[in-house]
Amino acid sequence: MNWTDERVEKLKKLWSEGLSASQIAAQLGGVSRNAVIGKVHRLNLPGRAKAGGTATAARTPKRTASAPRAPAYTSRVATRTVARQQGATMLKEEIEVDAVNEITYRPAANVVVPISRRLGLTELTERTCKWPVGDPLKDDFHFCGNDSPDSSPYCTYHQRMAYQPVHDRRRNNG
DNA sequence: CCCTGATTCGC
DNA sequence: GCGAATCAGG
Repeated sequence: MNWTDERVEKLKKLWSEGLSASQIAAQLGGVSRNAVIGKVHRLNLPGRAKAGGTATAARTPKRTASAPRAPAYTSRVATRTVARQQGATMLKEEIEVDAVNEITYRPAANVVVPISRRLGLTELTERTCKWPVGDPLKDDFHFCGNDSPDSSPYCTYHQRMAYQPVHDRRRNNG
């Protein structure tokens, strides 16, 4: 896949929105996360200051094949302790809050739904539960997102539901 | 082991 | 310019 103007534009947009390279790669399709990161650098887009993933300042390359190279970044110096978290970390915070609310405000729920990570489409990976929750036509639709063992499509909880006859799960959906 | 981004260098 | 391999870290 080549970098058309369209794809580059989308890359810029998603990157600025704080999506991770792998998420962007997934959304663009046909490229690896490395490709995305490489492109980001080539475009001179701002890296991730220090939040979320890592980006622990300029790492000292051990790999010196030819010439010792000048530091690629002059800036990146502004080490400001931003409170704003990104990516997985930010998501985690939301999850915990939601989980608490769920348990606290729904004590009467018949069969308690396991804690859901409330993941959106872009957050699903090969090992997250892909059990859909809610009405796909409404905007609160999401996926369970819990860890699923052995790269199976559902977590252990939803795995059971998936193979039960519809009339057995009754309306305990989700 | 899962993930994150950063860098190098052969292509 | 591209991106796999590799590195460094959470």
